Parts: sequence; structure tokens; C-alpha cells
Amino acid sequence: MDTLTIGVLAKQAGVAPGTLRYYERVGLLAPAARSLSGYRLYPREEIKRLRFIRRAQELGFSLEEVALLLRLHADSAARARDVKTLAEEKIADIERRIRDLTRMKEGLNALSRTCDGTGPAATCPILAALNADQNHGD
Amino acid sequence: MDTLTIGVLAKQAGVAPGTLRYYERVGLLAPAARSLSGYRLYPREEIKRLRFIRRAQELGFSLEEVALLLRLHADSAARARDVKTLAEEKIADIERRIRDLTRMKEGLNALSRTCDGTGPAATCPILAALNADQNHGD
DNA sequence: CTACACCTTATAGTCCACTATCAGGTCAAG
DNA sequence: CTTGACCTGATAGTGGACTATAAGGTGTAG
Repeated sequence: MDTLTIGVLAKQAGVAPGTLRYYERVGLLAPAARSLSGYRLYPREEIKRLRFIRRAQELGFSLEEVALLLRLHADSAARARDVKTLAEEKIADIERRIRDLTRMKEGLNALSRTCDGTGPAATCPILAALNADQNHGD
Repeated sequence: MDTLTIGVLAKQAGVAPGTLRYYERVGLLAPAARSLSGYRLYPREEIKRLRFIRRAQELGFSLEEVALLLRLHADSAARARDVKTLAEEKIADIERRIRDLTRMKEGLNALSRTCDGTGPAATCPILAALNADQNHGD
């Protein structure tokens, strides 16, 4: 037959069987057909959907957003504009996170440069800065 | 008296009272002294420790790492080198996260550029790319 | 016929840093 | 003496994406 059990599909997709059950529970995968004994039987092309999910995840989309992308994909009334908007919002979101991280990194770099890494921690300007009475930057 | 109740200290530190109880539970704050009726009574200088915690958090340190920094700060045998190493590891960690996010952003930008945002989603090259049989980049 | 690998569901746990809720005790003002 | 704002501890919930465990049923090779 041209159907896959959960373990086979999971292996092909590079995920755990439990992940597929989880995806079904949260509505990311449609409930699979069942064998007489209750085993899930997936059509071979379900691997495509799983690849879609993984790629979208790698681009930073949450599973909820992936589900929306999949709905847009299946909806003949959906507009390309909606997809592009999602992508652009995600880009903006990622840029915000990069800015936050960059700010942290710069703060750490500034502190790190003040410490020559010798002597007791009591003399470490990094700890001194964290412990200062006033605020450092503002 | 020169002690603060949990609500007053929390307000001065800009956190919720529950946060201070939580910090005590996880060992970030020493158990506070108690009034006869069991109220926590904090010395006024505890605000310094809370500021230390907040600053370190803003630099990207987890509470566990903050606890370590505080231990180094209190330990006369600790070396400045250890503090600097922590900072450098955190910088490297942040740089990794920035690289991951940058990769995502570039992937999204590449896809986003391919879509002119007109027409039905079925024609959207973003969805087409997510849905492709082969892998996009490799 | 018996291993053994697979499958099923339900439920709970993970990480992190809190936040919320509950049932009750305390303190100060009016 | 009551009201209301505070405090206490214990316990559970949040978000996100799973992972783990338990107790059982199934499929197949030897």
C-alpha cells in the first residue's frame, strides 16, 4: 500500500512520532486515516506538508503562523499580499530581536573591554559596573 | 526602622512582590529577616542587589548566570578572569543568536523579494518556495 | 508461541521567569 | 471595630514546541 505508518513518516521527515501526534492535536496536520487496528496511515505526500512546516519554522515562523501559511496555501480566495505581509512582519520582528541582541552585545563588549582579566574578582570593573549605584548608560 | 517590606522594596526595584519571593525561592536572594508576624524585612541596601540582577538580565544573563555573577562578586577567592570569561561566553552566545536570526532574515528577504504581492496566494512564490520538493538553498 | 518492535491514548514534565489564585493572617486609619 | 491594603505559604498556570512515561494493543519474524 502507498501509506506510511507514523514511525516511517516521522523518520522520513526527521522528526519524532510524538511530534506528528502533537501536530495533529494542534491542528497543523489533519487527522490521519486509520488502519483497522487504529494505526495512523499517512499518504506519502504528507511528507511535503512536513517539509513545508520545517522550512517555515527555520525561517522563524511559529507553528501558529505556519498553520496560517498552510491555510492561505489551501485557500483559493487567499491573496499573495497576505503571504507577503506575513513575511514582512516576520522580518520586522526578527530585526527587532537582532537590535535587542546587538544592544546586549555592545553593552557586554563595553564592559568586557574594561576588564583586563587579572586579579581578584573584587577588582573586576564588570562587576563594579553591574553593582554601581547610578545607571550606566542613561 | 531602616528595613523595607516586600511591597516597598518591590516598588523601588520596579518588580512585583511575587518576583522577590521567587528570587528567594531560587536562591538569588538570601532569605529575608522576618518581623514578629512573619513579614519579610529587607535591609535598604538590598535594592543594590536587585539593580545588579536587573542590569545583568538586560545584558542577556539568565537568572542562573546572574546568581553565579553574584557569587563571584561575594567570593574573595574569585578571579576577575572568571567574570570576564562569563561575559565573553555570553557575547559568543549572543553572536550565535544574531547569526541565526540574520540567516532567517536573509531567507525571508530573499523570498519576500520574489513576491510582488498581487494576485491569489496560489501564485505566490513564497508559498511555492516553502512547498518545493527540493531544498531551496543547498 | 514468543519475542520484540511498533502502535495507541492519556497524562505529565521540560525550560524559563515569572504571574495568578487561594485561603488566611496583619496592620493602620477612621 | 471594621475596612482595606498589605502580608503569608502553597499550588497551579503561562507560552511554545515538544518529550517522556505508563499501560496497553498489534504485527511479524523465527
